[in-house]
Amino acid sequence: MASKDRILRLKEETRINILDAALTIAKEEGWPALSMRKIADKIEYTAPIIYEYFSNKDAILLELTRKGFLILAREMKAAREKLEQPEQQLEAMWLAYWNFAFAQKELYQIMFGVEVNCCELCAILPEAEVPSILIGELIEQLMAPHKPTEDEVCTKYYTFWSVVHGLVSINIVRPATSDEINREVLRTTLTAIIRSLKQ
Amino acid sequence: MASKDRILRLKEETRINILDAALTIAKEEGWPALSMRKIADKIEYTAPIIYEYFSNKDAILLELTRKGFLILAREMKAAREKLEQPEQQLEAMWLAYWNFAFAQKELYQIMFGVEVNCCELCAILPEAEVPSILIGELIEQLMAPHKPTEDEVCTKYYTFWSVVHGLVSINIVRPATSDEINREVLRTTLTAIIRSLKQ
DNA sequence: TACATTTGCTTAACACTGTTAAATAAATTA
DNA sequence: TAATTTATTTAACAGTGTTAAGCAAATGTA
Repeated sequence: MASKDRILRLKEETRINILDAALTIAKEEGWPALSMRKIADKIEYTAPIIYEYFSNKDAILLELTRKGFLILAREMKAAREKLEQPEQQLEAMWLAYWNFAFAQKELYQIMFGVEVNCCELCAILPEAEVPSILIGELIEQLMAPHKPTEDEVCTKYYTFWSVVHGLVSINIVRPATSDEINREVLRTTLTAIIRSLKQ
Repeated sequence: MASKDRILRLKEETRINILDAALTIAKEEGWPALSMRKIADKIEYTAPIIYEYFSNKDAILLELTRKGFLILAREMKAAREKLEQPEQQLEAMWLAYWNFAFAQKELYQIMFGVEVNCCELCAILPEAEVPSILIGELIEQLMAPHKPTEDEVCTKYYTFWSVVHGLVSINIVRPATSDEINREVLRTTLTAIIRSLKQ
């Protein structure tokens, strides 16, 4: 029956509408203002309907988090493909991370906010590990001559991430700083760490 | 009347009890689980009483934030006094910041969480600027030979902060990483930035 | 076509949240 | 002792996430 397909398509559409509505509300009023009833209002239904598509509010946030990680991974891969040398690839990927954080500020917040527990997240959301894997590959490649242990690669990854995530957090929280200064701090710090990989 | 004093003392005591109860609940169950009724339960009153001491829930969080900044400033100053050379002072102060973040994890979260807006915070809470002032003084001192502009000092401060705050955030969120690795990343990065101040 | 069943959706409700106003009990003052 | 002020609670409102019951429309079956 073709009508079954149509109904399935409509269902999929409202599912997407729910996710879109949630993200839109977050962009307009921030995550704390997000409520099930507001989402329902936006998709022109009542609140209980949402539970036919998502088991609860957290499931909606988790799905958006997943979407975020997929976008981030895509952009980091795209940045990598544009260049040849691993040093430049590594820098470009972190710049892609940086750009994503501000282009998709709300998604970044639920992906890397302080209330987010990374361990739990990775356990239920394998996509959350992709960015670290992408970066890890390149770190390993650049450190190859020194035959680094897994721990050393991990440490270097955290060094990168702490710098970039810290700079991002500060800028989300305190958008006053000029863009030029940010870019300069970011690039000089990244190149410094990249240099440290090779020696 | 001495009884007036006694009553005032009792009032001050319950005020402190409210703050203590709030922090205790946050430590036990996390900030999202904090509610006015839970605080009231802990101090053996009913919820409306709290509004005679604080205008609302945010005022309680703000007061705890203030307490946090006072403690942080005290510890950073103490770290500074123990050493003579500005390079060592600077490193010791960031280590004090680091230690504070984990010793007072809950306070750190409300002080520097992603949902915190630094600009708004500093406007209503002058204490929030003290740590940046303390560090800024030392950066200026170390960069003195180059006669840095205010912007350059600011940029260096952000570089420091992004590294430390990033590393802290990651560790609050993902406590799996070993303490040794953290310390190593922190110290090497700090010394690298400190070196960059002098050249 | 007539009846039965499933589906889609809403209303009502529960337990919780922050917050305020009214009611009441206790202490103090006149 | 009576009046007044103070301390504290109960009740309520509007909001939250979530669930169960009800209803109405669409669908399947005889």
